[in-house]
Order: sequence, then C-alpha cells, then structure tokens
Amino acid sequence: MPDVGPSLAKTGSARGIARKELIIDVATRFLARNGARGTTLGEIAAEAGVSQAGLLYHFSTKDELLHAVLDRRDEFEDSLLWGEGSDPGLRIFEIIAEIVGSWSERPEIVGLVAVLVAENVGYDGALRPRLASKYRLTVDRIASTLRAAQLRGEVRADVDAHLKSIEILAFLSGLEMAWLVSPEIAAAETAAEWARHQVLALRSAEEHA
Amino acid sequence: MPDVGPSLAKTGSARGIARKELIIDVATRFLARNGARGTTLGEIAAEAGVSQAGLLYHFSTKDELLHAVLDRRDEFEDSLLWGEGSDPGLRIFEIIAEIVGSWSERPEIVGLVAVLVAENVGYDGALRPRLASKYRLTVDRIASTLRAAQLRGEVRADVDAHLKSIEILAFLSGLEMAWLVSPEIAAAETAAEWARHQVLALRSAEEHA
DNA sequence: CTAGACTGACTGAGTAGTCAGTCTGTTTCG
DNA sequence: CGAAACAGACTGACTACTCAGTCAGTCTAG
Repeated sequence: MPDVGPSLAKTGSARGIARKELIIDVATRFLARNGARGTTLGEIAAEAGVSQAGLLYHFSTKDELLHAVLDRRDEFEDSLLWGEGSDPGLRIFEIIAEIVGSWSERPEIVGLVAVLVAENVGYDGALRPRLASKYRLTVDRIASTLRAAQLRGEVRADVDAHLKSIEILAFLSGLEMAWLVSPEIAAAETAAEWARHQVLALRSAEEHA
Repeated sequence: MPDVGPSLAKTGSARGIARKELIIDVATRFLARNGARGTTLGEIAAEAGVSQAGLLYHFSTKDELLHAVLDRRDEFEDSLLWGEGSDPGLRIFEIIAEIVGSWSERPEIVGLVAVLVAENVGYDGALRPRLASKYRLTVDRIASTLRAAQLRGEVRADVDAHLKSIEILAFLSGLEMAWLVSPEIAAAETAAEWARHQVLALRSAEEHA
C-alpha cells in the first residue's frame, strides 16, 4: 500500500523524530535572518549536527523543509492570535501589543514570515500562494472578529471592518520589519500606544457609558 | 591626478551614461521583485541589452550596482515625501495616502526598499547599515514634522511624536508588503481611511473650532 | 539481521568576477 | 585633409566557487 501524497504521517524512530524537530528549529532561526535564498542546507545541517546529505534524508528537498518550518510557524501564530478563543473582540488589540512585547523573548525567530514574504513577492516565488492565502485567511478572521464586535455594539458601526483588518496587519508586519533592521526602536511601546488609541477610537458611544 | 575615493563624478560619454541609467532602471525592477539574492547580473544585463561583462564594465561589482539603485530610490522617495516643503504638518497623512494611491501607476518598482530590507535583516547583511540609517532618518523627519505641528497647536500635545512616527512608517511599509503578495487588496482605500482617521484623532481641540 | 539514520564522494547547474582582445567614434598631428 | 593614436564601450571565453540533490555504502539499536 503506497502512501498517498507527500509524507502525511510517515513516522520514524524517536531519535529520527527528535532530529527532524531539531532541524526545523535550526532552520527557523536561519530562515528568519537570511531568508530561504540566503540559507544553505549545509549551514542548517552543520548547526543541527548532521551532514547535508543527512538533512536531505529527513527532508528530501529544500522546499519540503521550508514548508515544514511554515507549518510549525502557522500553528504557533494561530496559538498566539486565537489561543484564547476565536472571538477576542476588542481584546485583539491588546493581544497584538502583547505579541510585540514578547519579541524580545525569542528575537531569533521574529520576522520569519515577513522575511519569507519579501523573498516571494515575485510571481515565480514558490511559497507565494501559500503565504498569500494564509495572509488572506488572517485578514478575514480579524475582520470577522471586528464585525462580530460591531454586532454586539462594542465597536462603532461606521468602521469598515475589512479595511481596518488590513490596517491592523499592515501595522504589525511593518513594525516587525522596522524592529528587525533597527532593534533599538521602541516597538513594544509603539504597539502599546497604538492599541490604546485604536480601542479608544473604535469603542462605540454606548460602550462609553 | 588620481581621483579620490570611488567614482565621485567619473562621467563617461553620453552613450555610456545612458546605458548606465538604463541598467539602473532594469535592475530596479528586478530587485523589487526578486531581491538582490534572487537577481543575477546576467538577467539584468540581458534585459538592458549588454553582456554580463558589459554590465560589470559600468558597475564593477554587484554591490556597487545595488548602491546606485538605492541612491536613485532615496532621491525619489525624498521627492515624494518632502517634495512640497520640509514641513507638511498634518498633510503628511494625505501625502502618504497619495503615495499608496500611486502604486498602481508603476507597480513594478513598489516594494524595492521593503524587499531589500527583508533580505538584509541578518547582521551580515551588506546593505543593512545603509537601510537602517535611512529608516532612522525618515523616522526623525516625520517625528520633527509632528512636533512642529504640536508647537503650532495643530496636533494634540499628548501624542508622542516619535512613537507616532514609528507607527506611521510601520503602517506604510506593512501595507506595501501586503499589497505585494495580495495585489487585489484595497490598499489605496485602506490608506485613505487610515489617513482620515489619523487626522481626526490627532487634530487638537482648538483646531476643531 | 534488518530497517532506519546516517556519511563521503560526487554531479550539474548556476553565478560573480577576470581578462584579453575588438570595435567605434573622436582627437591629434604631419 | 587623412592617417595614426587613443579612449570608452563593449564581447566571448574562462575561472573559481557555491549549492541542491544523488548514490552507494556503513553503522547501530532493537
């Protein structure tokens, strides 16, 4: 019985699984700093304590490794944004400010998605479709959250939830890039102030009472 | 008399200058889509109608070409942001919305800086110092504009001009990246709405009268 | 003794930069 | 005015190197 599609659950030994995880760890750090084109399989392999051929035993293609890294990252990001339930309402701004505040805890992996997105802007970018659809999904989720809050009367009705959602994500990813080139900027403070003002501006009159 | 430093005004023939400009044009388009690591000198040369060796006659190093592209881009960006005088006051938001609105006119070159920044996030990124200092310069300029507007009483005094400036640039560059992966998003509308709300939120009570 | 986890050696496709020489238009000089 | 000299703008061939992916074979835990 040949397994269908590319390795859906092909488990190996405990040792093998551990090494695979380690490789993903290491790859994440390299990719977040130098992008896919700026990272060689040799570097990752060496840091993970295997030969390049050994790495390719676990991930038969560079592309396969990239997707594995993104799979894990997607999971992580979802847990950050939607970890406390799928409809945080106006708390979404606080959550985002907290995410920015946590950058200093694991700086090596901040910017992974932003860096990969920038690398895949061309129409031939291999990861482009995946990154684009993930982006659209997140825009839609945040827009839905805002619309729900509008229906509950927590947010002013005259705000376009979709445009606001695009704005929120633009701010977040732009701040990420800025922090990456200039780590000394006050990213956490900027995000906290931003969140505070956003909530004030969006809160409906009724809520004020 | 040996000329001092790297080519400060070393002009060539009219034909040579024209070719150099053409190469910069072509390079700008490629770099904005595929970054420096994703663009080969051969591609640029072919599109500009010279051999690769011919290109290297004009720019003896890939790095030299990169800097030439950025020199032109810096000039262009300055003319967009500060073209109508160095202190636009609250008009800065309108200007930014106009910049976003103009993306569709020359889409091929949108994102140049964002893409190069993302590629140079690692500490060994060759362009990193240059890009970082340009970023800080722009942050400071916008912050100064806001502070001047505060002194004139046009903008509320309880806003931190520096954090606001970081926020503005984060929104702009983040929107750029979003538009690059998903060109169908309503970038111009998002920017216009954003600018409108920013001005409303920042305008001081006195100005309202 | 076997399957999973590797390694070392290799291949082939790029890719930046070098170099020696050519072509063409302009300037110098008899 | 015409030939010679020259300089700028290239080209084609090549070098030195990097890198993803292949392959045949080895090692080791269970």
